[in-house]
Amino acid sequence: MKNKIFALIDCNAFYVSCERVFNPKLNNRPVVALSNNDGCIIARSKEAKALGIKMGVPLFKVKDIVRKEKVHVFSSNYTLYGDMSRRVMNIIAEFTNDIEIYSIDEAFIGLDGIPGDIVEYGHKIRKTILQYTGIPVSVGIANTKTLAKVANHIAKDNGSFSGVCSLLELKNIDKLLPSIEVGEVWGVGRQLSKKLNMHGIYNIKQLKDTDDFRIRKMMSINGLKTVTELRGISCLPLEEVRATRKSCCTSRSFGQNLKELDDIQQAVAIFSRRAVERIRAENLLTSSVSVFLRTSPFDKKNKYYFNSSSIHISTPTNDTIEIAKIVSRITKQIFKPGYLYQKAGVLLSGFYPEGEEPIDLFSRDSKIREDLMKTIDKINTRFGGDTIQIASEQHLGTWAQKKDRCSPNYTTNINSVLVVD
DNA sequence: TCTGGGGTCCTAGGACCC
DNA sequence: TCTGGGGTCCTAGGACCC
Repeated sequence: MKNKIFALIDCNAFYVSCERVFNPKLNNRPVVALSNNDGCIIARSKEAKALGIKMGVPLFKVKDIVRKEKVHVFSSNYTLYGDMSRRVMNIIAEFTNDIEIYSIDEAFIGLDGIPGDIVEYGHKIRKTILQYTGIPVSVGIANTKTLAKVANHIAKDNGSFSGVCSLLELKNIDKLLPSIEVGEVWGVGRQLSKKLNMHGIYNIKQLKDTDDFRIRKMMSINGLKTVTELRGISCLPLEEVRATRKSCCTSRSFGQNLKELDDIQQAVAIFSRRAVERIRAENLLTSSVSVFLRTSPFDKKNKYYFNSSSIHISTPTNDTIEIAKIVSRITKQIFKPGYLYQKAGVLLSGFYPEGEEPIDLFSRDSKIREDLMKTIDKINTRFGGDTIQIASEQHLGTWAQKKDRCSPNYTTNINSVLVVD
């Protein structure tokens, strides 16, 4: 059988690149983007990496470097990043129908049957995306998705590849692999790295050459797939159609810790509405609702508390009001007074596609409520996500998240469009 | 003072059944 | 005093990804 060819197209420091497109002064400067609530650093420019700022580090731990080196800091602007992502993916989709959008800034594509020089083709994709969107990407090409990831890592790390690296010729691979740590492999995280290191396996070449039995024992079944892919045998196909989701969670940490049940009830009311709106957009009904609350796991002075509970619904639903009531009931049940709550969340699961749910003998006709939900969704789509709310949300803002350094929505709000002098 | 959010999958262990 | 074996299903926890 002919070998398959995969490419992984991955945007470089995606959130930072999005900010730079609309603010070229940021080019060649250290720039970082923050997680929700301005907590951790989740995207770094090359210059910020060079300053030793690590991925995922809390902002306050690097505040001295940030100040001294004049690092530009951005709150995350998902409206902007989501829209830029859509543009990048649309361009990739013009090159091929064999596309798996893997995350907001990455896509795998199949390159079988592409005529001519495949590396050349990679450069063409890269150039087109840069020209049309301003976003720089790296392209990794190989016979398996896991190797395409490795190739992408090499392309990013090593300037001599000009952003495109192909591992299609096997003799190439073994020269490059000893210099890359096992932790860089897709599917090998912190714990597995530690375990592999303990067994004397430090780089990708060593991992690839370890026998199946040992791999299976140390890394379980998926680890064996990963290693087989490193050997050039494809186990993970391109997943062009997104599988229907199995759960939907909306959770946030609060801008300030909350003590009162009332404040938490408002927050979870919003979370439940947003979660239900998301599954409604996918024509799903939920049969299981859970809520969790917790204090800060980093707070050493106060006692830690975590609790969660779920309720099974015999008639699956996507009715905001019905679910908000259930969420409120669970919240009351798991809330304990006297704690400083830092985060809460609502998780929906046990989905049925609309029309395929089991019918409850005693359920009442809910056509009116269905129409109400459709109308609310229409209004919220047109006038903004939170236009129609449920009364329990109240929006008193006691838990509003921090978002002090957010850029404008350049591409989605007419008032924020750049003006050229 | 300040530490993200949203997913998936696997495994181990307990409950339960015959 | 002696106390099976094999199966399924569910859940919690841990690992991974971006």
